[in-house]
Amino acid sequence: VAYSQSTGQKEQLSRCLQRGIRRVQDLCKVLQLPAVFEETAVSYFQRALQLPAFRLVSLEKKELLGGCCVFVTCRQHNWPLTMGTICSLLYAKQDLFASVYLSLQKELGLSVPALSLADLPTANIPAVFLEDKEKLLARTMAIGSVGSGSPDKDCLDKGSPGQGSLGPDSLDKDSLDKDSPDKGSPGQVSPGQGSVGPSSLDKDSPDKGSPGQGSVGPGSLDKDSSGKDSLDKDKNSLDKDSLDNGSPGQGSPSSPPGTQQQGCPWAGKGQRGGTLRPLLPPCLIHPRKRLRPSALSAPAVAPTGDEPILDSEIEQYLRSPEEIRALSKAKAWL
Amino acid sequence: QMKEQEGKSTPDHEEEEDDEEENGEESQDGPLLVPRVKVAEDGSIILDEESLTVEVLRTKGPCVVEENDPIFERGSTTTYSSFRKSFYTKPWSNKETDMFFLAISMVGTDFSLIGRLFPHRARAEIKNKFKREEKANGWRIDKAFKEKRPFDFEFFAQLLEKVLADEGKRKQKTVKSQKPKEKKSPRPQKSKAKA
Amino acid sequence: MPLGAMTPGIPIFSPMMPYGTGLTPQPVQSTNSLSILEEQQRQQQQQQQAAQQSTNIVSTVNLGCKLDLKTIALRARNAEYNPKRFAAVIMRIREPRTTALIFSSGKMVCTGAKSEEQSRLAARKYARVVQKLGFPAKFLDFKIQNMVGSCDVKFPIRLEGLVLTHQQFSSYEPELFPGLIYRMIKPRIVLLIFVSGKVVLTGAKVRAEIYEAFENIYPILKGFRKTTYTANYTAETLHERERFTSLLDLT
DNA sequence: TTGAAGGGCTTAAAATAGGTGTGAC
DNA sequence: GGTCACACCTATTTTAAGCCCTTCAAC
Repeated sequence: VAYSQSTGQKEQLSRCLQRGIRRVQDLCKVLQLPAVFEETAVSYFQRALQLPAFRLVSLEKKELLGGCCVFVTCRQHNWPLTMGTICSLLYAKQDLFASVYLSLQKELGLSVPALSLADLPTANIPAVFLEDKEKLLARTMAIGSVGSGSPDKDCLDKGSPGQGSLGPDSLDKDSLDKDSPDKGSPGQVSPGQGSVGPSSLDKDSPDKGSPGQGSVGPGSLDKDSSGKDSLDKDKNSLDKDSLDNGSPGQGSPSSPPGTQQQGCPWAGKGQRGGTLRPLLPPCLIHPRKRLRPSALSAPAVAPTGDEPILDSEIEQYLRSPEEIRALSKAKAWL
Repeated sequence: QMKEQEGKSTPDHEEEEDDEEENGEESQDGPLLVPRVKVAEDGSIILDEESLTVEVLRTKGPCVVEENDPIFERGSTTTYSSFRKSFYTKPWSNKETDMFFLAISMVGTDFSLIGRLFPHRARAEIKNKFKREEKANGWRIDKAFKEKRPFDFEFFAQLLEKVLADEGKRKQKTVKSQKPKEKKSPRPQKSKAKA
Repeated sequence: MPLGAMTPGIPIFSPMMPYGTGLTPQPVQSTNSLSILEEQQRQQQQQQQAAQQSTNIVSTVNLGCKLDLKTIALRARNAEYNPKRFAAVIMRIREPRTTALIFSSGKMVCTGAKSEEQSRLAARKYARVVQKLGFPAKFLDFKIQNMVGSCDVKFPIRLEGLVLTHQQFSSYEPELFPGLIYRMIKPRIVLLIFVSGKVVLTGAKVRAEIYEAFENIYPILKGFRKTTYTANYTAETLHERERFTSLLDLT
């Protein structure tokens, strides 16, 4: 698996097509899909390759395209194949697969029904599916989390627990353990699994095991831990000044300078020392939340686009020669 | 196969890095989490999609995928999101935020440069911080930008180090005893902030 | 089923925006029956309430001269340049709050403005900055390349229903994105429609396209208004099925 | 063991453009 | 094996709402 990028457009179309079709067929075999699926998927693939939008993409995407065709076919037959499964089989990145899938829909103008058993009329659904639907709905209702929305909404809107929860692993875990009586009996059929599994699938998708995911954290400050002790004292005092006076008080949430902390440079220190608080001016004790509403959002007058531009305004963005010199030196240091 | 993939928790950090190549599977095992994507044996479903009618007739064949299907076993821990690229960004404390504004007043809006002032922060984090502050406290951004300060790397580094160190201390202290508050622990700088 | 097929009168529009040009007058003759006037007024109010906001504008302009990005980055404190990451200088100004990408070719992209005028003014300011930095910058071929707008129709929407009846234009994949992606053909605008009733419109070259697209979509969205909660499930669904039986052929 | 909080990613659009990887020949 | 041509990455904005991850405080 895994070509890489490059259009491969030069390659004989027939060859590309053949190879792709073969992949589609293989994929169908691996998934043990009904023969009809294979035909449909292959035809989709052929149609897609006709389009310049796909003929010109990288081989990597062409490969996923095959998977998308199979995936689309399954969906249209309400076959419980999940993106997670397909991605695993193709070793595809979720994002890439998704983009190819969305563009396939866009280009072929396909209509791909949501993978939802609950939305199907009962008439044509096999008994097993029906049972599951009941369970599904019951479960959904029971879980109830839904703040707003009909059951219908739950199944469809959140029906497909996205971003990661569809992983193959999560399927059995939740569906079986939690709700299915058939837990543990391999022979039993649980149609619902691959499909929607409303919110319940969300929680514990075992992503933890995925390689390279999290960890490490920013805890790698190791590098420059230089000594500079001597300067310490001085720096400390400087530090106080610059932080307490220079910035609007200890990361105070939000409040424009205009309204408060105007002429009270001691604000920061005062607030810190709890006992001093009573001595602070009212504007600090009861800072107004609302503040000059207009000041923030541009001039009230709509610009015409032709206003004269003052040099002074532009100059605030320029560095003086000294600053330039200092910066150059500093950059050289870094 | 299976490309590699960075295991960093922070956005790419400028240079420095040459990502090890490894991790790959690390699974291979887990017999328990076999993704059996079972499906109904049979039944026919007919969907009429705008002239695109498909009919499926499944006879009771074997399950689509047996639980021992090697294909699935292979990627048992690989999920739809295994490859998502998301990085965890440590929240900015008030002090660190103050440092952020100080940095802006010193260098302007060059996030790459600011990023270098914050050893533990990548450019992307700086940019996101900037955008976030712009929305929440736009005036502070303006104020910082207007109040130019001479660019003194040494000074900034010292200050930041101290700020981060204090934070780390405070955290530990809080965990151990409850009395805390603002306290400079006896030992000035040196420790690397957050363990 | 053309876009406006089931839409009653889609009169007005009223950008509630300062720069709004009351475009698309559109005569308001429409369906049939009684209190047409009343109904229309009501609709107008509703649509007006769903005030649009232009949220972002992207424009380009050619400064007409080659630029030394390194110099610009060094001399302007509102610039950033990392040739390793991106081949342009990223410059920001505070008023109008925008960001520009300045390429060595002299081409510039200005983003973030809320109106066409703001975008132009901002672009002129960037040009001035570049001039002050010593380059013979001009201001050629200014053009709005993309406009984004957003609004709120104030009622929840049944995206599942919408995607079924407008398949040819929609893509709704809750697994990938919570919004329904609607590609309107005329005007050629892409809309992101959310269950909440919030809508994002993008891809416009001129403001009128955003308005037109909204006028087109509004009646459609009303048709998929999600009536509050439960009991409606059955009724609504059945109703929906009846209406679109031909498409589903499942009943 | 939870949930909340804080941050980030995903989707659409559009212009800009150098560097890189890679199939094809 | 070298050249050619080209997809695609990088970057910027902005809105929508859902999901994901980490961390830490209440139970």
